[in-house]
Amino acid sequence: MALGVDYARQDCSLARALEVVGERWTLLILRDGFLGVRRFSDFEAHLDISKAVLSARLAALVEAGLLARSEAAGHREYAVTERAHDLWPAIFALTQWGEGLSERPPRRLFEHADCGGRVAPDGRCTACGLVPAPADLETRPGPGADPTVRDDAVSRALRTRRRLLDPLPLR
Amino acid sequence: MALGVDYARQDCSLARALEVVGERWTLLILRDGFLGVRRFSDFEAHLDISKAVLSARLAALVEAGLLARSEAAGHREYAVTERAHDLWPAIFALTQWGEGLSERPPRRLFEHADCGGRVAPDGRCTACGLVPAPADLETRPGPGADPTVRDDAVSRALRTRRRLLDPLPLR
DNA sequence: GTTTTTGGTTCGTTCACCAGACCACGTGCG
DNA sequence: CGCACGTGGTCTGGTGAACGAACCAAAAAC
Repeated sequence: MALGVDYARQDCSLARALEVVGERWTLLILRDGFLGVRRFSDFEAHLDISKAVLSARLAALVEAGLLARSEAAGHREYAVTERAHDLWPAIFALTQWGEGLSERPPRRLFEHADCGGRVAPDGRCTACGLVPAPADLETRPGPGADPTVRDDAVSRALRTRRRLLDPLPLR
Repeated sequence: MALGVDYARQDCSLARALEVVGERWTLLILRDGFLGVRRFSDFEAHLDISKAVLSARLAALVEAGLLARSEAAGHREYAVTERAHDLWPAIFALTQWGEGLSERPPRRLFEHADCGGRVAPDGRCTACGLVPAPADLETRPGPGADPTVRDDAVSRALRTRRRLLDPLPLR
């Protein structure tokens, strides 16, 4: 969070974590990365984020080792790294808490690919009891999703069932 | 996060969550609440946060139903609500991820009060396998804690073993 | 060889955060 | 009673970050 002034003086791991992922947009960018977004223009279209800020955040996340940049044919790609996988439980927990904020049914469901069980808010598969890694999860829109609010290519691609971390089939 | 412009246009629970707890300082204030901090001046001393921002954050958290304000003898108190308890897994997950950012051993340990087992990064008690609620946790400084960085009353009180949510014995 | 796509940078404005000054209210104390 | 002090703020001016819009360079497409 801009590590403004005082976070550094906290002897606290939460403050350390927030120095890395606490800035505006950072967690949303990483979540999109888990959902399979890879390209600058796709992050931009899906998040409605200013290019300048997106550029800065991507650079910071690469610097922090949470995204890996690669040059593909004609463009760059940013993929979440192995190291970022450890952050998934925190992102998932926060997302599930966000689901609870409204009365609506869940906007997005996560299921354990191996056994098909739904993943509970604590990250555990309700069918087999395990806590699946992000690569073992599939996601699809839940009954509370509202397909009318957004109509970018990423949002459309996410209306089908997708395996986490798999690049989205865009263009 | 100031719900600046575009978070509202996201059909996404993570964005909803960040609208409530994504602003700078908010999660640190809530964590302090779980640790037993209750009074304006104690939050202020422990976090080195500007009074204006602390005032705004406390009001927003009361508004969101995550803190409850009460008038005690000669002062006000802010206690984390039942509703905020649901946020503990997310705070804990982020904290544990922050621990992993450095090579040092953990700065703070969490133990299951009922059975004495250590709580793993996924929130589960390593002894009994349950996921204890915050009220069933005890915390104490870990081997990686650095008692020299801060010397306010809250930091001193947190050097002993404490039950979460219990008000800190200050003054 | 011109246009389009991609991934940016630059610019001026707006807005949040900052430290520090100030303040209203209640309590304690001489 | 009168005044300092503790508590929990608000107000102000300055600074830095985020914003939208415009511009741009390299590479690919046509």
